Amino acid sequence: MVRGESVTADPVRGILRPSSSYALVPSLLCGQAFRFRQSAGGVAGVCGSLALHVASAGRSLRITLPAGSAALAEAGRFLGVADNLREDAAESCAYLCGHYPDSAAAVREVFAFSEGLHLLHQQAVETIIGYVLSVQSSVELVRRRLDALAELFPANRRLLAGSDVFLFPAVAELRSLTAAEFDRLHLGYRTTWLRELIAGLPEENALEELREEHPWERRRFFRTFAGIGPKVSSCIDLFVYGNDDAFPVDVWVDRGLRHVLRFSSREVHATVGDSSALGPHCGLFGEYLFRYERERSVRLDPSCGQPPAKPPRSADTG
DNA sequence: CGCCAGGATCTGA
DNA sequence: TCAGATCATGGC
Repeated sequence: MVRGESVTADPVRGILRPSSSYALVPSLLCGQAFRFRQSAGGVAGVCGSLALHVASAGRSLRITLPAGSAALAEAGRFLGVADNLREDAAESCAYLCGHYPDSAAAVREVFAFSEGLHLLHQQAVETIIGYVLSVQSSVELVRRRLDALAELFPANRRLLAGSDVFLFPAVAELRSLTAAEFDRLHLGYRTTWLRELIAGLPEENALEELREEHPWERRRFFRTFAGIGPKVSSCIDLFVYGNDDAFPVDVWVDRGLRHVLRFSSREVHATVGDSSALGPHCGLFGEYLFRYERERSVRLDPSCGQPPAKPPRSADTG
């Protein structure tokens, strides 16, 4: 919509007031939104057609959008400022402590570690593609892949907080990519997944309509794409459609379930595809567990310690 | 060179 | 149904 001459226009600025305390930096740096990073006293990045810079201002959030951007409300929805995080987290924590009393102390530590960490409401196309490209890849690598994909469309360049960012292309734009461009992305076996996904993905408005479906219907739909298995479909349901009962199990959450809830391999496996044993809002717990386990590994392993052991059976809260 | 990264899929029993 | 092998690529 922005045609060329907006370069001289001013960025859009505003203040958002979250309904409960908002832990800004961790929420955006823990890998929820791949293309966000720390920047100039806050956090900046792109998710889909939304580019924004966020900084804490007391109990409020100071928002900056590129010139010509849509209303501030879109940023508020993305950040989940209206979610009642405190109640949801308390409910999840209480459930888990009640059902796993031997792990209650460890569970409380996980929640305390990420207090104020909201779940983002991410835009569909970039998030779906991001998680398909995340298979057997690091978060940093996924971010670079999404950047490379976005930069194939120079018209989507915007100026944000003094640097260039690229909005993520729409489905219609993605369908114009050539085979040579796909090859140049060096995605390995994920190239086929991406090509077929772009070819078969509904347009943005149809993806929005899936919001009205039951979670299992969405799951059944996305699982029809090659490359979308139980973990990726759970991520889509959690991060795009805001179903905080979805519980993606990756290598970090796998370790976390063993450490914190003392799950066996059998119990971890049973959790994939059926998170009912973890109670309401367990997706929030899952995200906290992901972050907790990942940070814990970094603290334990400054190069002299052992890497996260394959059979992680001993858990010390130290 | 070997192992890991927000797994998914195929295969053989 | 289900553990095990295989799948490309980049980082360290």
